[in-house]
Amino acid sequence: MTARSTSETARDIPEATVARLPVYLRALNTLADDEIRTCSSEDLASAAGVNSAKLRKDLSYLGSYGTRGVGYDVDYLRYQIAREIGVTQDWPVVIVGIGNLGHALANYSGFRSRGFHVVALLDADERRHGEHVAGVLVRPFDDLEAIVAEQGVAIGVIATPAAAAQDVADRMVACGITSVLNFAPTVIAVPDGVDVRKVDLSIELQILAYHEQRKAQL
Amino acid sequence: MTARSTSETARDIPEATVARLPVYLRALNTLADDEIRTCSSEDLASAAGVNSAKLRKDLSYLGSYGTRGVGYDVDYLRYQIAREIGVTQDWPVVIVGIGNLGHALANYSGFRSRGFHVVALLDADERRHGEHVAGVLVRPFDDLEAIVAEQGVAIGVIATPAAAAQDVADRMVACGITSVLNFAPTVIAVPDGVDVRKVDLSIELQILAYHEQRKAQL
DNA sequence: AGGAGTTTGTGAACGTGGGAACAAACCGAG
DNA sequence: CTCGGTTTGTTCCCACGTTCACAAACTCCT
Ligand SMILES: NC(=O)c1ccc[n+]([C@@H]2O[C@H](COP(=O)([O-])OP(=O)(O)OC[C@H]3O[C@@H](n4cnc5c(N)ncnc54)[C@H](O)[C@@H]3O)[C@@H](O)[C@H]2O)c1
Ligand SMILES: NC(=O)c1ccc[n+]([C@@H]2O[C@H](COP(=O)([O-])OP(=O)(O)OC[C@H]3O[C@@H](n4cnc5c(N)ncnc54)[C@H](O)[C@@H]3O)[C@@H](O)[C@H]2O)c1
Repeated sequence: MTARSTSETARDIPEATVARLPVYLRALNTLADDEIRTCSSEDLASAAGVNSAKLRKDLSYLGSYGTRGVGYDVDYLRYQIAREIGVTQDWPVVIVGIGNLGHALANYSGFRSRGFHVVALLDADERRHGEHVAGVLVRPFDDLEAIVAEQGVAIGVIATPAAAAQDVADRMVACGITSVLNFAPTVIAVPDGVDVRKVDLSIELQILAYHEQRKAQL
Repeated sequence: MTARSTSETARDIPEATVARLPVYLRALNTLADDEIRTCSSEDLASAAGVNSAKLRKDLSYLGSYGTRGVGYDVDYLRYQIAREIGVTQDWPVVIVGIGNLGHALANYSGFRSRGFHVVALLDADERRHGEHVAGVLVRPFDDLEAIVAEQGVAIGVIATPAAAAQDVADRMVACGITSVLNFAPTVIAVPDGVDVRKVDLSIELQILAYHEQRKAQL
């Protein structure tokens, strides 16, 4: 968050920009599938659903990868964004809590195609052990430490009930995981240096409900 | 977005605050379960994982519901937030695309307990029709218009593949849905007056990957 | 009743993000 | 080579969001 060490090429990309880079990458992939080689900031911005000035400013944090009067080379820009995000490599991920949601996540093919692969599915309920989901074995939660150590896992996904989420997060952090994606509807506390992102269906619906109510009041 | 009509009590709550109100509500529910009657902004803020000054400012947009020197009455504040968000009433919701994710969503009990209930599950694949998920029948996508009209549905959830998402959204909007929650990894375009929120697992993971990569560079 | 202690509600300072607008840079035609 | 047309990269400014800090308001004890 603060002082950059000796500042090699270490650019500091705003958080809001980081959150949009994956959207640009996806839009570029779609363009590439349609065999489009070059695009203007206007083209890409409308494909990504943002303002073109914002798009250009976002890209300018990565470097100067466009050509004035021409636009951006789709493949080249695609690679640059992928490299900046860090998805030119493949990240191993563990999923904990293989219930309704955990099954859906394990079956999700979009994982692998976007730079991630599931190395383990863990659950505390022994009745679930031994099952295979999308070709991956469901194993005891207590195998966590061994798997993380062996496979060098840095990213963990929590899909357990809310009551278990903090305990699961603590165990993850203790064995070296430094990024957590939490689907349980609860706030989890982690030490500095660990990133947590949450996905909360109910919150999204409640935000929609708020605006819906406002619309109805007119 | 602009001029408030005649401004009765029409407060204008900042978007960032709206997004946090559901988190406060959840924290208050947890406190109420523990039979805590009163809490300070500090207590509630730490339960919600935010700064206490931010919490107080957020709550001040709703009105002045605390007592100086004392704090907030848990039940009273809970009701006020629920009313402001609009979850004192029950919102009917349709889910389109009953595959892996759609099944998980349909089975999700957190829906009903938070002010929403699933009135219909729709899928274009006729092999899925007739199945019951969590007690609700899976019906043809073409039933959308009839269901929305009959039940007065305002909120739709899209859990189809990306390729179908825009078409589904168009159909939803055409028959009167004005709030959409989109799980498909694609940008969907809607007319003014319709709200869209997206939930995108891959984007969340890519944001984590970015920060993970930065950590590794030190 | 008064004073000490507590906690809210908010004004003001600060930081981050968004968008218009434009100079700089490039292409292609003549 | 020059000129007109195009599109990027960036500057400047405004709006929004966050945090500090403190007066106002309340409770409780003496
Ligand atoms: N199903 C959905 O669509 C949905 C949507 C939004 C949020 N969520 C949230 O996601 C989480 C999972 O939802 P679900 O519907 O899959 O629930 P579920 O009950 O079907 O699955 C939870 C799984 O976690 C396992 N588990 C429990 N405690 C554990 C522990 N300490 N360690 C390891 N595993 C443990 C259980 O054995 C079970 O298999 C919940 O917090 C839920 O609120 C679910
Ligand atoms: N599974 C996950 O955990 C996960 C995670 C993140 C995002 N997603 C996204 O959510 C969406 C659904 O994922 P999934 O794994 O459930 O896929 P899925 O293929 O299992 O299910 C998709 C369902 O949508 C139906 N469908 C297709 N076209 C339709 C149309 N025009 N109208 C109505 N229904 C239609 C299909 O018949 C199928 O039942 C995808 O866009 C996926 O990228 C899934």
